[in-house]
Amino acid sequence: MDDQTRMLAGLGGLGGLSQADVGDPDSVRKQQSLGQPQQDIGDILQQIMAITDESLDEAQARKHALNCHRMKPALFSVLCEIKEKTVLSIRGVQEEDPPDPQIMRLDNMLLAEGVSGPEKGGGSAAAAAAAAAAGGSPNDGSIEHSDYRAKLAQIRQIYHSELEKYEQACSEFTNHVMNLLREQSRTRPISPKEIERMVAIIHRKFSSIQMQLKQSTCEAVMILRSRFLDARRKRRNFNKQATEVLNEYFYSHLSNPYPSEEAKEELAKKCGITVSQVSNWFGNKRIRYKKNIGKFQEEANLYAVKTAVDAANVSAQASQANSPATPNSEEKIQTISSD
DNA sequence: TGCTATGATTTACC
DNA sequence: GGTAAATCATAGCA
Repeated sequence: MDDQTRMLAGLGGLGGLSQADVGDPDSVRKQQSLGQPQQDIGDILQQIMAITDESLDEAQARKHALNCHRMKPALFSVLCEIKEKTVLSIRGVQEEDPPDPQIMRLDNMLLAEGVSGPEKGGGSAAAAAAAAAAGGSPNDGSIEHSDYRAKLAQIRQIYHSELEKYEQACSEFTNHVMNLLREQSRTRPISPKEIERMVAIIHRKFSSIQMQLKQSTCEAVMILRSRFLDARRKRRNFNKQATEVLNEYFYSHLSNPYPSEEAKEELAKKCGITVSQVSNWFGNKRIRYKKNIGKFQEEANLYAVKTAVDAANVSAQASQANSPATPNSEEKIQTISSD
C-alpha cells in the first residue's frame, strides 16, 4: 500500500469515503453530481494529485481554489492527525533525550571557575585556590592574583558575548523555520506538534555548537591556570635575613632539626614566607646537610659561635636584671605570697 | 655560558 | 600528613 492510498484509507471516518470511490475519478465525479458530501473530499484529493501535471499558473489558481475550499480545514486536520500518529510511532522514543553528561560536566566546570553563572569576583576563589596549591609567598601573590582575575574576566566576557551571539542566531533561525512552516501549513498539513518537533531538532543542532564553545572556554581556563601556576613556580631566593633566621634555628637544633608547627609558624612570620616554604627549606636543608656534612661544617661552626654569643648576651642581660635592685622571680613569688 | 646553590615538586614510605 | 630522597628549574655568580 503506498502513502497516498494509506492516507486515503485513513479518511474512512470522514463521511464514509471508500478507497474505490477515491481511486476512481469517474466514480468521484458521479458521486459529486449526486451532491454527496464525501464527493467533495474525493474531488479535492483528485485535484491535489493532478496538480503536479499542470502548468505553474494553473497550479497556482488551483492551489488558491483549494485553499479557499470549505472542506480544507477538516481535511488538513485529519491528515495532520494521521501524520502525527505515524511520525510519533517512529520518532517518539528518540525525543526524550536525557541531558548530555558532557555538557553537564562543562557547565559544572565553567560554574566552578566563575566563568558562567553569577559573577563572584572574577573567579577570585579559583585564583586563591591556585595560589594556595602553589604555596606561594603572600607578598608577591597579589600582582599575579589580579592578573589571573583580569584574564579570567576577559575569558568570561568573550564566553558570554559568544553565547549571546549563539542564542541570537538560534532564536533567529528557529523563528525563520517556524514562520516558514506556518506559511507552508497553508498548503500542506503541518501540525503545531510537528513545528515543535522541528524546533527541538534545531535546538539540538545548535547545542552541539554551544558545546564546542564551552569546550574551548574550558581549555582557555585550563591554559590560564597552568600558566598562572607555572609563573608561581618561578623560584626566588629568600633574603639574607630570612636565610640567617632559618640557619640559626637549624644549627641550634642540629640534634633534632624538626621544628614544631608553632615553631614553623614563628619562623615563617620572622622570615616573611609561608609555613610550607619553611617546611621545604628544612626538608632541603636536612637532606643536603646529611649528604655533605663536611661542606656544611664551617657554616655549622659559624652559627654555633653566633648562638653562643647570643646566649651569653642574653644571660648577661638576665644577670643584670636579676641584680639586688630588682628581685628575681623566686623573690617575686615570695613577695607576692607574703602580701 | 657553564657551574653551583637553592627553592619547589614529585614519589615513596611510615 | 609529615618526611626522605630524587629530581626539576631557575637564580646568581665567575
